[in-house]
Amino acid sequence: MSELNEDDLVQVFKALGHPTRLSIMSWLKDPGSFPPQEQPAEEIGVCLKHIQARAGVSQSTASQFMAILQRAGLVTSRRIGPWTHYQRNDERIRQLGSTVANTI
Amino acid sequence: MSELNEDDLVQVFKALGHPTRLSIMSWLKDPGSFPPQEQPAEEIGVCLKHIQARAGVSQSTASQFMAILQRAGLVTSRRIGPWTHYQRNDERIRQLGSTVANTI
DNA sequence: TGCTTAGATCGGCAATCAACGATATAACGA
DNA sequence: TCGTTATATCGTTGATTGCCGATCTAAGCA
Repeated sequence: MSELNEDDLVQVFKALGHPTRLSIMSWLKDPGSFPPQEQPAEEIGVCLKHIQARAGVSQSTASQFMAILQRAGLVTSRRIGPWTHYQRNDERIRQLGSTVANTI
Repeated sequence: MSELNEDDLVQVFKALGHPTRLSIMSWLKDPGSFPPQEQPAEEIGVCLKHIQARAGVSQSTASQFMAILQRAGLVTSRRIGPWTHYQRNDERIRQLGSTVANTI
């Protein structure tokens, strides 16, 4: 299995080194726990509005949080109509786990 | 195996979200690669001076880096005479790996 | 073509972090 | 006791991050 290089790792750790962003990653494990939305969250991800509401931050802060997680490769985004849906990147998280276990 | 709670995780990720501190964790996997010292590095850890020299930072910065890693539980320290020796906390790092894989 | 809604980006301010030199403490040897 | 060496802590400055409101862009609908 491929692993993350040092620069990528630092970026990932910075992204996760924030309590709200870390919580968001957990929340996204259960997309069904968010309020209903036009598109099925289980399949295409959770829209920003719902993440913002649960995090209790402003719209701009929520958007920036998700951009940081995305740049770190921890989530993917899919835009459908006016909504941007976010989903965990489980493959990347598995890589992170194995990198931590083997390389750190 | 016991896992880390969210607050501990955030502290660990903050500690590792810095390129030099992340490198130090790798360096400590091979204590024998450091210059010789009075006490055997393989057994009791690497003294701060050697870590400072390899990192290329000031003495105070090196000391603070190691304090941050230690507060995060990633290294342990042992003082013998005038030297403080630092060692990886492999048990903690294993916990981190499994927490990332199972919980994040 | 306007409204309205979702989201991204910009600009700014406060808080935190990074890094250093200076100083303090602790151990040891002359 | 007095240097000397290793390390920790303090105080400061510049850089980065966190977070917001305001603004911009894109989509969808009247």
